[in-house]
Amino acid sequence: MPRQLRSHRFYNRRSLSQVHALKIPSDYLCSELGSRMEYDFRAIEQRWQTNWKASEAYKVTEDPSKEKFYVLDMFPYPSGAGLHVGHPLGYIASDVYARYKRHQGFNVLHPMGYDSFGLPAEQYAIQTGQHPALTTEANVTRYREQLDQLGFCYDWSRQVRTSDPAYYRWTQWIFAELFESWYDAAADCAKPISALVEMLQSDGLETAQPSCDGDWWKMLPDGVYPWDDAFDGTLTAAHWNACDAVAQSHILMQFRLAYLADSEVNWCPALGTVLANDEVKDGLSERGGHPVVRKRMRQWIMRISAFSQRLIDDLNGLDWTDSIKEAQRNWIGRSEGASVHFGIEGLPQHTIEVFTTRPDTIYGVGFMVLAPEHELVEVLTTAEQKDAITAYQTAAAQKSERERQGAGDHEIRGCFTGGYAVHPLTGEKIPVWIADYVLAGYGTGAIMAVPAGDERDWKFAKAYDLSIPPIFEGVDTDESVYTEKDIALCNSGEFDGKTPVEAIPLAIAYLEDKGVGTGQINYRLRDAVFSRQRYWGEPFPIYYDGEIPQLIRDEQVTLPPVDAYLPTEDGDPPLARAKTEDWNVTRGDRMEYNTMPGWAGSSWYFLRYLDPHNTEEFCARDKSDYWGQVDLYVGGAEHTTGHLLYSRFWTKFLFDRGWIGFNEPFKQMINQGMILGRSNFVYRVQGTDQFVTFEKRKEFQTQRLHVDINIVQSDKLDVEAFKSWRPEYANAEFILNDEGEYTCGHEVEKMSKSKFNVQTPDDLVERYGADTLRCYEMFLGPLTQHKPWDTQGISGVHNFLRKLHRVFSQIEAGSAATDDQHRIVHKTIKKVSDDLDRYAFNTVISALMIGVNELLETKAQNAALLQPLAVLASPVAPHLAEELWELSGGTDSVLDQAWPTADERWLTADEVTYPVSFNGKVRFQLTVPADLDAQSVESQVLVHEQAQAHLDGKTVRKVIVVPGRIVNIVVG
RNA sequence: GCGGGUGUGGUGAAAUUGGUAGACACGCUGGAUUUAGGAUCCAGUGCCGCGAGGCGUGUGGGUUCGAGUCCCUCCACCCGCACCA
Repeated sequence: MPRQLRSHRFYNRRSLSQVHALKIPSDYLCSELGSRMEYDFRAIEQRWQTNWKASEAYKVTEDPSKEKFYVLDMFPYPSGAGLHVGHPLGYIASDVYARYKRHQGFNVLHPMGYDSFGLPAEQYAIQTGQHPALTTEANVTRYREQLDQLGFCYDWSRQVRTSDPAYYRWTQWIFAELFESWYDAAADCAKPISALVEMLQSDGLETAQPSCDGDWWKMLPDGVYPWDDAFDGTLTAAHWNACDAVAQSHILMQFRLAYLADSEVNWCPALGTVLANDEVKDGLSERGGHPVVRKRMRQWIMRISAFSQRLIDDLNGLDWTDSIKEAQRNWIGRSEGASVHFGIEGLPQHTIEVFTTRPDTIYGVGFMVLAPEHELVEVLTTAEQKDAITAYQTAAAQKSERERQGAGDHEIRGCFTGGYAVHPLTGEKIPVWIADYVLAGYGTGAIMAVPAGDERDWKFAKAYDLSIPPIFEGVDTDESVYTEKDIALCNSGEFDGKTPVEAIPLAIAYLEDKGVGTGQINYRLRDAVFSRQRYWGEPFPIYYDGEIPQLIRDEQVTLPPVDAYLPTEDGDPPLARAKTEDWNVTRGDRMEYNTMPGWAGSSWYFLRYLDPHNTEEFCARDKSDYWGQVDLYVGGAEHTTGHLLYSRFWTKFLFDRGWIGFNEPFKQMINQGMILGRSNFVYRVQGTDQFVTFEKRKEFQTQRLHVDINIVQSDKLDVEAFKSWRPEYANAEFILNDEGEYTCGHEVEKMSKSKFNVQTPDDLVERYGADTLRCYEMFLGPLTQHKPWDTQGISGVHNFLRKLHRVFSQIEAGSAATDDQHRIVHKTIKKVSDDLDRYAFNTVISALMIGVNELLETKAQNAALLQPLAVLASPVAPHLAEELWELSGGTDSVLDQAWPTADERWLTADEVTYPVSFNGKVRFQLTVPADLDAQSVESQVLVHEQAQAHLDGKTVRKVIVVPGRIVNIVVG
């Protein structure tokens, strides 16, 4: 064959007609492509995909006669780059499992959609002026093509897109319902706000226990309420009834589950928007890695903190990995302790409230530390310290979160306020400091510092020469800190002689008794900021009368067109650019200009799939009652902590309000590992056009450069292709190895365009077919593990499918099946079923390979014998399975054929071969009838001539026969 | 620092309850066939050794007739959280 044709075939095998055009001898074609006996994957895949589409093979409806099974993929954000081979891994696994469940007779719901609001489309819009909806549309089309060619069994009639107004209408509805709800902490349940209003009218806050900020009345704008400065939050019915409508709406705002508040937010100047805590990593934005600073802004906020305890407790019933559950617990961050009030010297009207997990150490308080932003800093600071404190505060405020956290190196910084607190038990004066190590966002933003028992307090005391009251028996805390809880306390009044473990409950009771503290449980989980200053997100169904937000419930608010996707000159969000006539709805003084965050639409999409076309409700109750929870959720483990937290929160809310009948969204979850790319490198001799082979690179000063993996085969560079790859390499010269080849270096890294190691599924489907790619991705290794992509291995899997096809092509009418062949088939049925049940997809492929190899060896030709194999192959290779089903005389589609069961009769062999070991070392094999009892096996083994040889001159101390497994003889 | 996880051939890996470690593939070596091969078929392939045999699942120890698997010690790497009171 001419060289030109070979390379042509390698890079993209084309259709028959194109090959004809290159004048190939016809006998060559027969062996390669033409014969009926060959596995023509292109024809097969195209044919069955067309059939499935025509018969709506994957459309499902509620069917009470069948048990349901809901298999869900984490829906993708349709990015411009398209899919690489790593993306479909989870989709293939869930598809395999969905098909398996369908064969088992379940009514399987397996939907797909797009998380189509988001930053990249908006960034692109800012650069090009193109509306994000257009970019999104193009990307969705591309994704769909790529997904379709892999033969997934999605019911596309249920597709959702978060940016579709028909979808986000219901995201807006859920927001509206959250706005119209409060959390009854007494009943541990979300309830309609009207119920709270009734309680306020009759009893004020005496009976109602709404979850809210501890100082909720301090958030109210000045002067709207009918009480004076001494008001301490005890709202009576008289108070409430005396309020006018404006005051009442301000008060209710403090209790709503979606509420508007001024709060410190993570502001990212580069992105021009606020971010949720889980969108910030190490003080940088997760997307883009831009610096994040604290800023006070009026924002919509979700009261997720009200659900903290339930979000922890309900993890117990979920079949998720420990690490994901642990990440959830970690994020919620529950800690038990006490809240303690310290007086302030000379200011009897103020107290400093602190949270501590170690109330037992209260006699060891050496000083107090407040966060620099703490509201009492101002009143505590003395005239002499004023300048120092102000300077410190300013410096702290100007630092980014990243600098503030010291990016890991915890430098000791602080400043004395000049003020003193009063110890609630001893009445002693305690100096009050401010420091970065006390965080405004956790607890009360203030701590009682016990240097003897806390590492940071101790270091701080040492750095600023503060007193370290000794409170542990026999420990010199001047020398080192003692953080264990196993030693007796001293100098601690009533707790003397007790260990901290014993003293903690006593201390809480004692503080409560003295009226200076209470037992308290604290959570790290903050309420979630729900406003984004972006264009490409859900608009709020909100307008403003003055400062009072009002819901729009009778009409959907859709995204208005804008002239640019940037903030206004006044710094308002992009929606402020929309002119009145651009909005489909305008009310009041102005519309809400913020949009919802990315997680809004993705927090409930799994519910919309259940009833995707409903225009009356987000999801009809009878639909959600039938389909229920997601039985199996498959997706990556990266970036899921927030998604899971928010989805669980919304699910619990919808459950509390009675719209769905379950309070956790995802029963079981599997996290697929990442597929890593294998990059190749060339070595340029510095300052030249010479490239040296991997073996000789050490002899030169070289520069390592990524090279496109498509022009490298088995680490050997196609040097001609390299020259034409990029213009700057046109004159490249090569220093080859001793075999006259150029070897590339390699490394396993994340797949990325810039590393030229991206393998797209498209190329592989073109060359080997979808079934091969599906099987290969499953064969690569355990689903949950990270693994490097290696294209070379794919030929083995492709060969397997060809052999599988060959077995079925050799079916002869009238040929009989042997016992051995039955054993092969049933052994395979058992292994494949067991492995699918435990999601061991890689060994499913191995088992099928073994079965096919053995059947080929034994020349199996009986159709009835082979038919179950077509069903076994159906989850992993659905196109080929249809073809095989047909070849073996099956009618209809293979999709709904019952999963075969392994017959015990064929799983037990007549004979058993025992490995016989001496002191644990296997020396020979002995085959005996399978039903021979252990005693007889032992005697047969001992008289065996080989055994005699090994026993020569030694004593048999013990013989262990493990029936069906092994014989071990202990000799001495 | 805390939490979770992983260490097995040249490579991806298998061994589900403690029972022949390396299945199944890739790669490699040799052979057959072929005008040709990146096609197909056959054989071999953990390491050392001609062989008998010895050694071998990150390290060191323990339990056991028997340990990749159970217990303890240490090491390395990956992921998550991290000044959380």
